[in-house]
Amino acid sequence: MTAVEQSPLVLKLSNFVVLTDTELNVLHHLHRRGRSFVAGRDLVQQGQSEQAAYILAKGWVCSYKIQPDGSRQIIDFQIPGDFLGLRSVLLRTSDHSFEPITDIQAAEVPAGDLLAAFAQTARLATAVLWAASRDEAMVVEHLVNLGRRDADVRVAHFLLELGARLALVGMGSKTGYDCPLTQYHLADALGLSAVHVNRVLRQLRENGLVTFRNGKVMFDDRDRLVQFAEFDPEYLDQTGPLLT
Amino acid sequence: MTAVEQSPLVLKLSNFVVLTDTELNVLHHLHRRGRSFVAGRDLVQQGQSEQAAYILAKGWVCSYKIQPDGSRQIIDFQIPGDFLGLRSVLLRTSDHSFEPITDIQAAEVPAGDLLAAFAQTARLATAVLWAASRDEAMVVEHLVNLGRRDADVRVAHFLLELGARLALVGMGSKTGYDCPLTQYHLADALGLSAVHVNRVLRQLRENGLVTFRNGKVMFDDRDRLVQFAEFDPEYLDQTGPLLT
DNA sequence: CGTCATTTTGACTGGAGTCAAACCGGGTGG
DNA sequence: CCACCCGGTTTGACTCCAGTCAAAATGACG
Repeated sequence: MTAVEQSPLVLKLSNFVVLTDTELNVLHHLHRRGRSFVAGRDLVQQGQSEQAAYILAKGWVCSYKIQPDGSRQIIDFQIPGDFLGLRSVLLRTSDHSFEPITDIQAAEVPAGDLLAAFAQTARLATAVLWAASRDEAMVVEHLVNLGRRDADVRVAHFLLELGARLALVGMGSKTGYDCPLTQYHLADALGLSAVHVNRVLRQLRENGLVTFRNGKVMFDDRDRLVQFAEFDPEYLDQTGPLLT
Repeated sequence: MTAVEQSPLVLKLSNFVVLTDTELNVLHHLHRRGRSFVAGRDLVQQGQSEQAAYILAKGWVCSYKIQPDGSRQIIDFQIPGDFLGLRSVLLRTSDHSFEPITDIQAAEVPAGDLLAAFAQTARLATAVLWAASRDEAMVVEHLVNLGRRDADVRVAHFLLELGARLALVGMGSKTGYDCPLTQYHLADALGLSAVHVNRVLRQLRENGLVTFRNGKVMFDDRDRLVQFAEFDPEYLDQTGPLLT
């Protein structure tokens, strides 16, 4: 019926839970307060505590921490359908910053609205918590990536994970996806230097595994790439008790 | 009155929230089902889903993931007062394994009991969620550690963080703490080889910063160590809306 | 056409891994 | 009581992955 059903969040949650009209209405209500932000200017400053979360509708964001020496570690990327600052709202803490990578559109969700929505439909609360738990599993996987994988496998794994996430909201397929990240973004996320990221990308490309170029990621040989990256999407699948 | 007040969990939560008799009673109730496990044998296998969480009362545990190539990445260490598998209970997923590092004692908390306790006192639920959010902040900091710090700073930072956590449950001070970890544990947690961990520890010791030996960690010059490690305990402080 | 961000490439360096061998302390069994 | 073993620690020699520095190439944009 309405455009809500096209919203990335609805698409994403639909992978876990069958949403009824009630929940769709509540979600529609949450999307009420649309806002826009331009690329580059931080959304929430490190350390600051916010009383509202955002549901990302369009564009890409990253969350990161700056080190005293000026280097940056990207914790995670947010793509359409993801929450921004959900934890800050629920738990009144925000220990990192958000930077829009592209111009973005997001729905602002005051803490009160969110809690009210959860109170209205427990199923929605469950679905959102699942999404949050998946985000956390991704942070853990990211940690494993940094701690125990070489640069080439690390990059490959990252590109596959991103593809899987995008596919959930209809923005990617088995063959590839659009990706506005620069090689600096990859470097900051993967704990590598931009120069080395470039070398690794070249190597992956020349080996016919994956091509990262002109804002597009193309899986040239996805099966071999999955094998090379030791990519096991289990931690993303979340086929929980599928509420019907 | 009872021994509950000595429980590490109570000690820890007391840092965030003033607990009333009601909450102390509920906590006491949760501690009812004491169980013991021996060092080395896994508590929960990777991938398995559990219907109970544990409150660690005595001993140390680590949570980790094994890579296809056999190497291991330790996600986090659990010390007395920490929950084990809290997320698995709330969200029905468990994507990593737990290994007792020492013999341990823990209280088994069935999912139902936990949810009932939360329903009884929202303040307790809030306190526990705070603790969980702190754990998550630590995982994020761990990620930054792996991604952006050299081995020496990484090790120093880790030892300081551990000390701060132990201090919260009365098991450590500004001068040092007892620590049953081997250098292999440090290596698996910090994404280093055991050999290199050893070299770094020697260097830190010879520089008069910190000594890791015979199951003890001694801060030889804590101020300089804090500075060297760029350790900012803000993410641990969690001085939230201090419910009274 | 110039500017700026981003990508690409090369040469060199250094931090951390690997391999290998001692060493040490505490159990344990002959 | 001593020899042995075993997990953990320590040290050295060598290798190599990834960082740094520097410069050129590319490309979007005003």
